[in-house]
Amino acid sequence: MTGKPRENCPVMHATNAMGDQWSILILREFFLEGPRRFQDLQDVLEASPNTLSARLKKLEGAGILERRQYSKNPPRAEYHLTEAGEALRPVIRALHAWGSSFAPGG
Amino acid sequence: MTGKPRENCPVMHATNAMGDQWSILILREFFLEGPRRFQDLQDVLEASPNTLSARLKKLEGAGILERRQYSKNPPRAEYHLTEAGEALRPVIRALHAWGSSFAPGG
DNA sequence: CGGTATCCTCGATGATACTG
DNA sequence: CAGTATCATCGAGGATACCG
Repeated sequence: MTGKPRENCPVMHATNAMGDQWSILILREFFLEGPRRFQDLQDVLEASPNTLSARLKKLEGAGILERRQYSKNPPRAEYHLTEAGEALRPVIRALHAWGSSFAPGG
Repeated sequence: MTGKPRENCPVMHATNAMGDQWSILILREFFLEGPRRFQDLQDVLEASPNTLSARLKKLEGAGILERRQYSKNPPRAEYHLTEAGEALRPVIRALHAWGSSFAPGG
């Protein structure tokens, strides 16, 4: 106790899970394209593999993404939005709407 | 050109402006409480003054907050949401809803 | 009160090479 | 293809002192 006044705020749970530069952009790909593979994300986002790996693991740990492995050789894995992940759609939509209205030159 | 495939995405404008741990939490205070002073934010968020100062300047530079100085001695300044800032309310609301539904133990 | 100045630490990210 | 390993950089953030 005697911690930060808003330490149990629901908004903070969200920022803890996605409060970095990449997570939101990663999630955007899932909402646009559906289940994605590692290479898909790397191609479109141009994040280095270790960075991408770290973000995916964190999102997986937060229960937002789920990794499914379909074969080991050749390796094939897909990441899917969980129920909690799907529930983030309104967040992305709201961010997109805001970015469209108030972008530089928008 | 030949940059990142989604470099002009509206979502990225949003993450560039608020893609850190504090910005969202700062904005939350404005939606909850209205115009805020430096000390108000420091008390409730418990961010160090230099960090808070940096975040406020960045949000101001992004056109989300506006600083109004009412007196110089004693100093009194207030930060207000701009129109672009007010337009972020749906984002915070969506994050809050998500955090409430999918919080650990929620 | 509303910050700025310093110094410090750590995580986020990038570049590159490598592996099963 | 789907990552891991390694090394380096840079900004975010914290602690503290200080200033007008």
